[in-house]
Amino acid sequence: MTDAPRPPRRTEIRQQNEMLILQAAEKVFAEAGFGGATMQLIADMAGLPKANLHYYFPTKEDLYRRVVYDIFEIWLHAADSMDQAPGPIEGIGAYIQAKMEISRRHPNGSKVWAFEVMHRAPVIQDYLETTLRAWTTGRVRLIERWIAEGKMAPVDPEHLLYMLWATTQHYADFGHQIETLNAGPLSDADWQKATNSVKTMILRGIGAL
Amino acid sequence: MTDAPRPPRRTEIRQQNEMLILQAAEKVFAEAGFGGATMQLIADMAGLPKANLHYYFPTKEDLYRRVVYDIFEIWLHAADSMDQAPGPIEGIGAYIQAKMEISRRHPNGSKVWAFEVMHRAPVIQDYLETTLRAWTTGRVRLIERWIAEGKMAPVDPEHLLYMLWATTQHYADFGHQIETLNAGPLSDADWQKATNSVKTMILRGIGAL
DNA sequence: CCACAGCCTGACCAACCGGTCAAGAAAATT
DNA sequence: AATTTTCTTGACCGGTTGGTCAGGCTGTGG
Repeated sequence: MTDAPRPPRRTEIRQQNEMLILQAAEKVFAEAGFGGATMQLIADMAGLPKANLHYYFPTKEDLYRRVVYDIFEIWLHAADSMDQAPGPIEGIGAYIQAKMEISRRHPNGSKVWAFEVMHRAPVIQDYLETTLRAWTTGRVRLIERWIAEGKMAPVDPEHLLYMLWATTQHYADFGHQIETLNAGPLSDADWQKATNSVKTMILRGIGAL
Repeated sequence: MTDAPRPPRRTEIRQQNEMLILQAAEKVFAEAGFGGATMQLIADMAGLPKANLHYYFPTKEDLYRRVVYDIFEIWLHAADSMDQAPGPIEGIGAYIQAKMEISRRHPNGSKVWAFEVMHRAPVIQDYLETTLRAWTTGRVRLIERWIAEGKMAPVDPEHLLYMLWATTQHYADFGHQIETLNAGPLSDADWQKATNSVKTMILRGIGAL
């Protein structure tokens, strides 16, 4: 039955090296974009010879694709916190919390995503049209239900989602600008303050407080 | 007296060609980033031979720098609408309005700015530390005054500014994602709706409504 | 011990990049 | 009309890029 064209066994070596490469690639792609990134730089950062990269990822585009897909997975999982919440205070509050934590821990991933979308999404256009659209319409219905139940003001659900994405991802994508204005990296307390500010302003903005 | 190193006279030809090049460059830099953009592509889009670009802009970096500076100017002028306002409803409302219009009319400029900041601002770092910081502290004081006068809730002024930037620029930087979810470009009515949504949510979020 | 699949890599290549330059065309100035 | 400045451009160059490949290395199962 398993006569597929030789599925390469997932050896430990393979797994570890792929991870090394993907981590380095995420950083380089985030800092230089697809066109500005070079396989040599990724190789150096991963501590491997360039030819080794092409052994695991045949082309630069294959590598980039994997990085973008991995990020997309993280985005989607963050949405779970929004479901199964009794109302917007818990649901949207938890979603903001989750997305702010992702912005803090995966800033490079967020940047690669931003870069990809600004490029008119050559790699993940189909995902936008299928997975993301389905996700969006689902949450729009959830928000509409909350509105109908009088748990929040009658805001436009789509624009609320855009606002949630924009504000939370801003702390990753424009982290450098924020750090410059802050005269240094954000501390734990700074992140806490940022998260609370976003939560308070948005929850009050939608009339949930 | 005017024995500076030959200030090149602003001929009509020069002015027009520089504009052509800058427009093409803004688009290409926005869509491909600095590293991904090529002088040849910009030249083709401007309808000029590549060597001609180097006549007006000696290096790729010079051209990029000009594009970024021009955008920065637009950003700053948008801030004027915030000053000389009696309170947050007029001031911040007008600022949102102005920034949404910029997002609509200069989406490529916004993307180049985003790209530059994500790159840790190699070109405009000094501007961030001087001009932008000065601008920011000024507006922070303005917001603090409004809070002290009881015209809005005691929100953190810096994070309010980040929210304003994030939400308004999102419609430019992530325009492709929004258009995909919207199943087509935003109409006049769509933009009106978006602007009103952002205004309403933020103004209510800061307790000004 | 062998066999063999997976892993590694220095050397190499065609294509493309930003940038140069010299020679001339077109305008502007006198 | 003469002259000087500005503008235009095809051809070219050194350097870098993504990608290839042959040959060697390594670990594991028999």
